Amino acid sequence: MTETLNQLHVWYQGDEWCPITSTTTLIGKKWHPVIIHRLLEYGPSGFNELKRAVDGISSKVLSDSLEDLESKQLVSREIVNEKPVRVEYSLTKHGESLRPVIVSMRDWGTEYLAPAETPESSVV
Amino acid sequence: MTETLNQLHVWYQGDEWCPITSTTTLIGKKWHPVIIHRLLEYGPSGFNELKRAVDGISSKVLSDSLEDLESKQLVSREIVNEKPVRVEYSLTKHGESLRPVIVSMRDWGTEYLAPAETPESSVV
DNA sequence: CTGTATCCACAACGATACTG
DNA sequence: CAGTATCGTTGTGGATACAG
Repeated sequence: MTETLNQLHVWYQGDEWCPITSTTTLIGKKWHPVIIHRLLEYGPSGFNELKRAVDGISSKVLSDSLEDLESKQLVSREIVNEKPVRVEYSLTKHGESLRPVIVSMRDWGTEYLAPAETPESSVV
Repeated sequence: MTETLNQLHVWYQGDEWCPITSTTTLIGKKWHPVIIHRLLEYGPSGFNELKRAVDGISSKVLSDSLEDLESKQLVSREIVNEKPVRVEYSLTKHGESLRPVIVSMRDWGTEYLAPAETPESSVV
């Protein structure tokens, strides 16, 4: 069996464990998929770098989201000692493993939800 | 280009359109993926059938969710004239097209989030 | 059987301002 | 640069009761 996320497999529907509910509990918050996608495509990024990339998110919500993702072991946070201080966010191995999920979401959106004019569509 | 969902491709991040945000806006509510998965795997179902299958959901929330999915053209609702009255919910073509997304969520959950004991895990 | 009507609780999101 | 502190608004879900 593959290794599972530590202590994070506790989501049930009623009595029974459900893989889909488990997944949405982890990445079902508004900005999570977009943040993960950015980290998948561009690699480790700093806070403001992410904030610029994830268009429209506020500092607070980005901070909250990253904290949540870190607590779920999908993202890791490393403080780089430069000046000024840099903090680098990157995907953990488990975070990386989400690639098929995020990609399928992106592809479906691209195929079925694209605006008619199709301008410079940005996938963050 | 593939046909897109009518008037439903309006989700942007800030200025720019984002496929992932668009997708999560459609299926990002708590029970949506589970409901869609059930319809994908078992085909058209009645209200109480769904309620039993989606363990833990209340009548109100199921009703709300189905209404939302219908408004987004992912689920269709048909009244079957029997007695007592039956209502049948099924996926539209667009709803069906979500299969890769839902399946990837299920598979990821199964691989990385399964309980250690792995009892009778139900994917609805 | 298939819902609706209320009403409540709380989580999530967001704007703004401020800090080391 | 990388956040935190506040505070308010809205969204989402859930419990319970009732109805055609």
